[in-house]
Amino acid sequence: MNIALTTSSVDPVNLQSRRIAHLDMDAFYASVELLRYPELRGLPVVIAGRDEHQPVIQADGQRHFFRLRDYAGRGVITTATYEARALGVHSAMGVMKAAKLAPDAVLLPVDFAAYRHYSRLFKAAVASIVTRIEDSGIDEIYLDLSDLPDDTSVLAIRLKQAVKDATGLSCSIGIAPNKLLAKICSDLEKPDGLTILGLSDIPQRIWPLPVRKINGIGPKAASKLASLGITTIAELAQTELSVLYRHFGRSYSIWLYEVSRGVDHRPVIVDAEPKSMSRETTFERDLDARRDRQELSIAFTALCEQVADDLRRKGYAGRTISIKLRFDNFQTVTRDLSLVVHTADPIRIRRTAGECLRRVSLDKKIRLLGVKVSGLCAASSTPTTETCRQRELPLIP
DNA sequence: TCTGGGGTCCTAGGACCC
DNA sequence: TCTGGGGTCCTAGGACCC
Repeated sequence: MNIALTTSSVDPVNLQSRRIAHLDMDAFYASVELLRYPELRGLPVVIAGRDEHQPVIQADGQRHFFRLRDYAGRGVITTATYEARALGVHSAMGVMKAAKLAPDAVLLPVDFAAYRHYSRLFKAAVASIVTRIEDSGIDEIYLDLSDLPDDTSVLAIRLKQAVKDATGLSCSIGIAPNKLLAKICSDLEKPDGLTILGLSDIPQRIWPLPVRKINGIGPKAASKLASLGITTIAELAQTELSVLYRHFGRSYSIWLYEVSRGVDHRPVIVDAEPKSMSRETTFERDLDARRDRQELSIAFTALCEQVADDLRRKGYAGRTISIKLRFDNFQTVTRDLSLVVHTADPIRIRRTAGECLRRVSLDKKIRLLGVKVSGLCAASSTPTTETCRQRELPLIP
């Protein structure tokens, strides 16, 4: 285990401040696959695509794995083991590009059911120790440890062990006075890392990092900052707010100014409700609205049925129906329509989505089609619009 | 043979109401 | 016959995250 205690004090997290942990599973999908196929340990392995490329048992009883070079078609890398990352392969990279970098890397299809299973296991293990947990995707959570009496590093080691015992998987934990810093921290000593730091560690540990390490600074903002000569968090922290105002919106400027100084007051949200549910699909080949009308229509209806099914299984209904199209030139358009009453009915969703679709001119070939339902409320006791509106009233601080 | 799928949040203009 | 401002909802698009 890599443990980095970056201050000399016994417990670096100040008593008056919060104590927030970010727990992140290491190369989660790939690690779950390695539990299943331990013979792949130490090899470059990537997870990409669906059903095809399932390992096959050969006549001699040996298991045959597909290689990245066997892949043909659209798709991106979902996860790569650290060995594959060493070859330059990263998640979100096009599979074809990855195949050029690491043609011999083992290719495995995505198995979300398995990952969700292990996700539930590790979250349950953590929940047996800490109650204030915020879900932040399938493989990471935030924890509010402020009210616990335990020593920070003792607690962290206990959490890591509980996750390991429940799943056989390792995770990395960052603990800091807020979510922003905890998130940066959990990434510093990956894999199997533990990093604890306080506000006084910011200049030494945080400022040298590239701005891109800040959760919320993406490729666009980073390149804009780079054009201003700002590449590290230190350089961002040294930039006058008035300079940021000239290049970014008001609220984003203030946010940049604060995060560069390690300021983040967001609470750990324990009971978040979903805001939307959606399904989308990228076609194997770009479809023509006229010539492939039948195929498009079938896919469109299937997406509506899937969203409706998701809503019903999880007990929600929504009143804003949206569609999304991506054309062959990657241009993306959306249309939406709000209903008076909430619905989870596939027919109604299909009809409304169809009305949205009529507002799009379909002169280019279609690459992607998606359907989304938002403005959700709990479907229990078939609520009226009025009861849902009440639920949506803003919280008074 | 570039570029998945499921999300959240923000911005911004116009409608509409008070 | 001009001049508002605040607030909310609707719609479209975009950045960003895992």
